[in-house]
Amino acid sequence: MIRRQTGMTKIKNMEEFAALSGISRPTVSKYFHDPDSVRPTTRARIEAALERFDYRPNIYAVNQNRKLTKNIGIVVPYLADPFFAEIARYLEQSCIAAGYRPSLFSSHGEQKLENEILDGLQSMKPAGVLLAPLGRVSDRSAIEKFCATVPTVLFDSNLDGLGAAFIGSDNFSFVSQTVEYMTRTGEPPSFFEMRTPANPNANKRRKAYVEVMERLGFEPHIIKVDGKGWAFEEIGHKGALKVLAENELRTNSVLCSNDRLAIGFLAACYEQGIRVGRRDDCALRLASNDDHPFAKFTCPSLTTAAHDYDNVAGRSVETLFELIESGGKFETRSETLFPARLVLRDSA
Amino acid sequence: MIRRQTGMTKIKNMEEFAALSGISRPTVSKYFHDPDSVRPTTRARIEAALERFDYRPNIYAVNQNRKLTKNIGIVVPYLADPFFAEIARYLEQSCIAAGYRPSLFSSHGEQKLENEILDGLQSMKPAGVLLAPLGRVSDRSAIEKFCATVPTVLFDSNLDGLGAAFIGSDNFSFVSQTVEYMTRTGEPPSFFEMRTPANPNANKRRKAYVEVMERLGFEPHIIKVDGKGWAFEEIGHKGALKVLAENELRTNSVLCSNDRLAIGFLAACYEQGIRVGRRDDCALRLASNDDHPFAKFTCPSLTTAAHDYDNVAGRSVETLFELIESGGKFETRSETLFPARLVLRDSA
DNA sequence: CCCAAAATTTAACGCGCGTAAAGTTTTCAT
DNA sequence: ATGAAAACTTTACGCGCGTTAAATTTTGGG
Repeated sequence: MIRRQTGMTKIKNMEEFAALSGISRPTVSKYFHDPDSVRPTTRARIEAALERFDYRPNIYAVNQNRKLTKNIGIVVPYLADPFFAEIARYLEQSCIAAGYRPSLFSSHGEQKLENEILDGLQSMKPAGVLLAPLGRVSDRSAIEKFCATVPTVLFDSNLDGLGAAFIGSDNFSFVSQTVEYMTRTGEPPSFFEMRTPANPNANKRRKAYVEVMERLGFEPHIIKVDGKGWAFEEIGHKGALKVLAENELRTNSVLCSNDRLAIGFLAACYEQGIRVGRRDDCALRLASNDDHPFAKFTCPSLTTAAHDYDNVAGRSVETLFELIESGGKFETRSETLFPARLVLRDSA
Repeated sequence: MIRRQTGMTKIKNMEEFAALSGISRPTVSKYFHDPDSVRPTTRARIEAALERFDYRPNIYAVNQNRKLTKNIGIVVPYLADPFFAEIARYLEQSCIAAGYRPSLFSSHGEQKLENEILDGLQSMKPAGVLLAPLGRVSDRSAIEKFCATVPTVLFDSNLDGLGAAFIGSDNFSFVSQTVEYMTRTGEPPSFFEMRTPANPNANKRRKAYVEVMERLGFEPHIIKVDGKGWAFEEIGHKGALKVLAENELRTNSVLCSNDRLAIGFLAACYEQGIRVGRRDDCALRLASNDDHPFAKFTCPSLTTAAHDYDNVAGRSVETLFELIESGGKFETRSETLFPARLVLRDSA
């Protein structure tokens, strides 16, 4: 329990606090910038005063002069997707641990909002930004301009050449593991995806699917369903109902581009009385990609390829910190991809 | 498409921009404060200059002097819960539409984090804060202190007497509708909940359940499952497995305290081969509360009582704006509750 | 065309803090 | 004890903008 002089002397500024602590203002200023930059005895006196009085530097006055603030922007495309919420959580905490002030933003799937967020971010003079762009929907030139001004690390979705670095998951690793597993233990899967996916990862997954299937000597079979926006479950659900009604499947095996589509697919199967799983009494096997936080609780639980959350998030912040320390520029843009981990559950 | 003088004259401050636009700085300052406060002709000249040059006031310098900023803090207990992500989205957009700058924070279920967020929020001098507190886990005195300094409207979870107002859902309305529906169309439900719920709404729901059951002439039957934290699906899943194994149910009917527990419960039923629904071939009926964004895609889809999202969120921001305009204080603290809407799906 | 009201300009101060320069005190190895 | 390095104090300026007061210009109704 920390004792604080309550009510008494309301400290207005650093001048006052310095006087009360018996240290000159420039030294106090130095202390707040880096507590280790002052002599241990003076540090102790300042911290003693800090316990007696409730003072903290005015962040606006502090940031006014500093060319670069301690702010870090975190932008995700769709926060209502628990996947991004989880990643954002990790990123936030890493930033705080490193002494930065993270600000979280969600583009909510809209280009206009993404642009506005980047716009607002610029006037925050952030030390750096962690950006998971919308992807296909993104305004490439707007992001390019932004990256020219603000040190930016892209994650999750790559936009060729934009940002100082990209950290994400190796989509080929996702799909190759799921396809290989499914073909090894049963029939080769069809690939189930949105016709015009918002996310560039989707395209890479489709290509990987085709490549792996051909390498294994199977004919790829891609099912594209209509729908736009970020209501993937709804799209997957409707699309699956259509696929099931029109009997579009060539085998008893389906690989969804991502877990949220799969959740919709599973709901459709359940409604239609189609039992999904790898057991003998099941009519269909369904696997997917991402390891969505809810994938464990679908019916049946979802066999999927998991992102290496920790490494993607961890490396993203590490890279941003390096970028900041390098003065905001890297000599070459690097792309780091982490492989997936196959998570076997009941659906396939 | 807006033309902008690219690269050319980098405007450093309002002084420079004022000179370039041919208007004096105080007038320009006035314009940025309220575009309607200047003569239409001068407004036009400023806006013409704004299109030619890329200038925006330094937010730190702006906020330094103003006692109150245009910032609004939005704090939710757990952003990885899509329910809060959706509400936060609505709140954010309402704030932006009203000319404020929202900042979103998640306590991630931890008291320490909630306190740190409030701490950081204070130094942001926000015009107001929309706070959905952790509930039982919250540090009441910390929040009390915070509310004394910053105009705060509580939503979702009430803490008696704290904040200038509370806006939430009427838990009695939720439970009475689900219980009445279930008893009317089948056997009276047991109530399934966590032993020590984090959220105060849970307690109100339990009480409402008891009251409604007794009024209808049935004996209440409450099942409490172990587990703490915010991994509700996991807790519901484990708890349900135990309940099913030990045959703790007295009827074929269960009401879950909230949808995330129900999602776990449904997963357990599926694993155990217990068919859930209102059809004759089903062994169990399950209903719940909240209308979680995924409730439509569970297997079977979840019958649940829906929050009046729009009204709760809408009234929350309205109330906050009123509070801000009233100078940060209301004469009396109001509590506004919106009733639920019963959503009939397949699970009950 | 005239005049009062309204809007704008000019000039200047303040906000809270970063930071630099010059002078003073403390520290610590010799 | 001594001297230089390190840390601190004093003084002062600058950051970009809010804001005020007095002087000036513009506006619009009669």
